[in-house]
Amino acid sequence: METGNKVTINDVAEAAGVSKGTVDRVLHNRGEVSKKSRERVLRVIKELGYIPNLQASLLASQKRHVIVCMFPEYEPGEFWSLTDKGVNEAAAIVARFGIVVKTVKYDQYSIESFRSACAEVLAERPSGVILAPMYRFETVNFVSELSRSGIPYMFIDSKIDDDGYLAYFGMPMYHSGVLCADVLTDGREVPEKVFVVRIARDKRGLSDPTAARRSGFMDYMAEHYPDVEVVNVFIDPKDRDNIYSKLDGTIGEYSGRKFIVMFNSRIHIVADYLASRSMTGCRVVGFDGLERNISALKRGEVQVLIAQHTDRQTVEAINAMTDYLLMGKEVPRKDNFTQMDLLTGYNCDFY
Amino acid sequence: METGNKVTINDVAEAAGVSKGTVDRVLHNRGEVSKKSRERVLRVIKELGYIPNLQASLLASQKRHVIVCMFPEYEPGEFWSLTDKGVNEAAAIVARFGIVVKTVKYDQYSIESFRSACAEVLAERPSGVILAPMYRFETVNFVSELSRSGIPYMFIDSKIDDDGYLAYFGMPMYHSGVLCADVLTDGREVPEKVFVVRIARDKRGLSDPTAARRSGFMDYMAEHYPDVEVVNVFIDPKDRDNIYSKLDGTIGEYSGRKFIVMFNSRIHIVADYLASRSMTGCRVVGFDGLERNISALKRGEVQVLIAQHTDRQTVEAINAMTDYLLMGKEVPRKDNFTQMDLLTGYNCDFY
DNA sequence: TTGAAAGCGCTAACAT
DNA sequence: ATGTTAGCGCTTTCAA
Repeated sequence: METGNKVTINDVAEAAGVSKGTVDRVLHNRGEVSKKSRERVLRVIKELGYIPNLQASLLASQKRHVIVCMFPEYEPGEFWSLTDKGVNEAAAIVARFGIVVKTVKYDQYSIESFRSACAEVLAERPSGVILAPMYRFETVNFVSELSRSGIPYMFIDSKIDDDGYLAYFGMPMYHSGVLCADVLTDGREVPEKVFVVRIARDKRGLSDPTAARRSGFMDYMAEHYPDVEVVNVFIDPKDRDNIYSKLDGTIGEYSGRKFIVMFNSRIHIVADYLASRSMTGCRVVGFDGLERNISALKRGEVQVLIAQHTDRQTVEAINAMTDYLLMGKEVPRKDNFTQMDLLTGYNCDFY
Repeated sequence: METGNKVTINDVAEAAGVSKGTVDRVLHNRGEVSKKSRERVLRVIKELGYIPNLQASLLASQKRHVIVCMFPEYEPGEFWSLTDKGVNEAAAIVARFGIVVKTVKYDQYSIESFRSACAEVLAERPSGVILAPMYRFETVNFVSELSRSGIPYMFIDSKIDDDGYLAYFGMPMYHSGVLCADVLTDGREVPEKVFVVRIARDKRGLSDPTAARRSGFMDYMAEHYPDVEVVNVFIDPKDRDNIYSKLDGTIGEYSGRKFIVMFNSRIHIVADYLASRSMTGCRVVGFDGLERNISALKRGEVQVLIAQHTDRQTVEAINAMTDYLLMGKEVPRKDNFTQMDLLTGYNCDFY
């Protein structure tokens, strides 16, 4: 512990021959300052290496910033619970700066729900918004509304075609597909066919967030294994009986070594199926470190998971937003691609 | 932005019928308070849900904490540069709380250097110390000196047998060896022999930080591949010519498919060797995401790197120390094992 | 054992 | 356009 002797606003004011009121004005460029004083103050600030004291500033201004995070609601153990975890962690950190983090959730399968969530966020008049976009058109409307109100926003998980966002934090989707294909195949015997299990979605304006990932996968396969057949198997996650009969009719009937991937976070469905049919020796690769996926990994029903630290993404987004709000720090990079972690039965315990 | 109306020390003082001076005294239990007032104040604090304002507290007390980080000096691109990177990142964050982070480096191959570094740290009278321990005996002396002075300390990277540390942040060494063996072998043709390239160290009191890792590796091999021969190859990293002739005489002479691992961060040495001899088709697994290792990964001379986010470790340690210093928050977990990341040519760009 | 009062560095309303 | 001043919530003397 030492008592630092930092340069204060008073020192600057004195050296520049003005009052601290004036210094404060140029600091936050809220006008009402002659060009002459302005320049003098700026010069002195640089000379003295003045750095504003955040504590004092926060204390005096009594500003209470609210950051709103918007993402889908979830059942325990589902993907979005990880995001929520990150929000809570970050909220605890930035609370030290008097920043309140609020959460608004929506039903990702209901456009009405998304709309009303947007309205709710707007009504809150937050200092900043962090959102996982879903409905392209609605999202465009929403963020342009935010822009109009001067509210900065960031995308997490995926992003839409838009340019006004402060930052994006998420996985590089295309590359994750490439990685998936490589992990599935590289250095092993060449498969005869690989199964891609997909969710049968209705197409009502829902952009499929895994489309780019699928492209990466297909491109890799086309380049490295042009002769391997890629078989799509569509399932409806809500109808378990149907799933199993569907899988029985495809994967189950195939007698060779089974190579299976899924591009969303639900590879545990496949794992459960394989276990129920006592099928072993398959090579199964999936995405995201959900508890159920990790369990499958440990039981050996899944060989590799490609995961991202969803919670860290959120933490970084909220931290970046805080820096922006409190110190006007621009975000260093606009697009922040998070790393892709390879989980196996041997390192998943430490994930 | 909203103007929050939080409970302040004044509210507490008023409700308890004492002055805020008294409230402050019980808050920091610095005595001089009658049992009666003390209890009353405590009760009111609970009732009102009073939470001290960190900003105001920091501002008023003008305390300047210094955290000292102690780890080996390094050449550009070496392992410890990652640690340093984390230190700088964390320093920027905690600077917002008026905390100064200083660095003291030592020559990891010189016990005298380590000793004088310890002395230097002590002389600084820091609020907290974060260190990468090297010489067991010296470290024990050092930390007991710290304890005596009431200075909390944390270990990073590795730890010694001691109980007084506040926290440890590092890789689970034994498990990393197990993982290494699994990545090297699993699902592939069974090798005839595997080469373990090791640094020939002189034994002068230096504890080999990779010993536990080697144990994990050997245990896995013994269990899964009892018939595979593990060949140790000792090299001296300073004598490049010697290295190559040594490798020529062992790995070079072997005509089967070459399986090679190294337990420290210098797998790039092996990569360079293989490239210089145009040996391809090997399976090479190493540790740590140094630039030179990553390059080798991209060039295909190394197949997998097992890495840890060394920089994140440091950030977490410094954050934890900050919480402890500023808010008296105990560290949630004493031993914090960081995740082990598997890097391949396809995901290392995002690491 | 306690209360009163003077700041900490900065903001913002109010004068000038 | 600029200076003055009263706080923000808390710590820390100094008296009482």
